[in-house]
Amino acid sequence: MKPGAYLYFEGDDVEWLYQVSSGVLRLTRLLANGRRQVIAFGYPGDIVGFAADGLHHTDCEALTDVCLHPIRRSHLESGDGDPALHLALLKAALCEISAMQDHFMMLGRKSATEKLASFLCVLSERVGQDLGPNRQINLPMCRSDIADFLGLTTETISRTFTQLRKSRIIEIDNIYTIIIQRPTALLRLSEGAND
Amino acid sequence: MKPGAYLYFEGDDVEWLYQVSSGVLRLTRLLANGRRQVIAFGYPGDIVGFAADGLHHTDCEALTDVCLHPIRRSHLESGDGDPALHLALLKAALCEISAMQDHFMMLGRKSATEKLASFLCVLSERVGQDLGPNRQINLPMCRSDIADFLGLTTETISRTFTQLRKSRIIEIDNIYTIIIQRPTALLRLSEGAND
DNA sequence: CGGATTCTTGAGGCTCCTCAACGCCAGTGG
DNA sequence: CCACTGGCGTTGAGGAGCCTCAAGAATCCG
Repeated sequence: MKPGAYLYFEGDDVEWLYQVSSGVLRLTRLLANGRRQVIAFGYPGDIVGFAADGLHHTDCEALTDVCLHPIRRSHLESGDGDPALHLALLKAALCEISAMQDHFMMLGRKSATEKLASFLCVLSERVGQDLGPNRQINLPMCRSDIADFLGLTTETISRTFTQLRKSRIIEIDNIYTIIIQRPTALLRLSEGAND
Repeated sequence: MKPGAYLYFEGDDVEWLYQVSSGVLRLTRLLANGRRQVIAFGYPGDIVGFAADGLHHTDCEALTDVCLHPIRRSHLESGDGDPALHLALLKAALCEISAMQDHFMMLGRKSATEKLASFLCVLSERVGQDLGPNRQINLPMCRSDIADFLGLTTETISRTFTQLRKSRIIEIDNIYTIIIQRPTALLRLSEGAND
C-alpha cells in the first residue's frame, strides 16, 4: 500500500484481518461534527481489523508504504484451520485491550506534556533506534494525527514539542525525526513529574 | 459479593474470567501519583477479566451486591472443552474493543456536558427502566466514580448534573436515581449540540 | 443525635483551545 | 529561474472550560 491509501472505512464489512509486516497504519474514527479521534497507530507486528459485529468501526489509512499479511476472519472465529494462528489472534486481541486501557489513562488523566512524553516513550520503546548515546524516533504521522491521538490540538502539540526541545529533553532534527537526549527526564515527565 | 468487596487487584494472576449475572462491578486503574481512571463498569451480561499476559491490569470492586458466573481461563484460550463458550468469550472480547473505541472518542474529544450526556444515554439504553412517559436510571456508583470514568472532577460532574436538571432535561430524584425527562435533548447534547 | 462522608456551590486560576498571522517547504506554471 | 499557491508547522494573544481550593448542605450510619 502507498501512503494515503485506505485499507478500509468505517462501516465496511470485515472480511480480513491484517498483520502489519512493515510500515505504519492509522486508525481513526469521526464524530458527526467533524471531530476526529485517532484510535491507534498500527506498527509492524500489530494486527488490525478486530470487530465484534462484522463491521469496521474505524477508518484505516496507510501513513507510509505498508506491507500487510492478510488473515481470513474465520481464523479468528474458529481454530479449526490453524489452532496456533487462532491462539495468536486471540492474544493479539487481548493485547489490544491492555493497550487501550493504558490509553484511557492517557486521555483521561494526563496533561499535555505528560501525554506527549508518554507517546514518545512508547514509540522509543517500540520503534526507536540507537543513535550514539541517544535514541532516535521517526514519526510517520503529522502533528494533527498526534493531536487527535492524544486528545489535544496541533497547536498544543507544537508548543509542547518546543517546550521539550527548549528544556533539552529532545532535539527536533526535522519535524519527522525526534532525538531523545534525556530519556530518563522524558520518562519522568510522562509519569507526572513537573520539574 | 457484597458492595466494597474486591474481586481482584491489579497484578493478580488471572485464573478466572467472570460474567456478571446481577449487580455492578467497577474496574479501575491507578497512576503513581494517585490519579485514577475508571476503565469500565461491569453490568449484567458483561465479562470481566480479560488479560493478555496472565495478569490483571485493573482493580475490580463490587459496587452493589453482585452475582458472578466464573469461567475458567482455559475456555478463553482454547475451544477444546466447549466451543460455543469459547466463541462467546471471543465475541465478548471483541465487543469490549468496540466499546473502548467509543470511550476513546468520549475521553479525547467531548466536553463535560457531552460526556455526561453520553454516559446517561448509554446507561439509559442498557439498564434504564420505563417510568410512565419517562425513563429512569439507577446509578450504583458515586460521583467520583463517574468523574474518573469520564476524565473529569466530581465538582464538574455535580455542576453538570445541576445544569442538566435546570434545563429540565433530567430530574434528580435522589443522587442515585436519575429520571430522563427529555431523552431527545439528552441525545442531542451527547452528540455535540450546544443549544 | 453526632460524626463522617459525599455532594453541591462558589470564587479564582491555570491549562489548553480558538483564532490569527507568519514561516517553511514542495509543487506548479509562467 | 522565480512568483505563486497550498499545506503544514510554529508562535502569539486572548478567552473558555475545567480544575483547585474552600465552605456549606445533604446524606448516611452507628
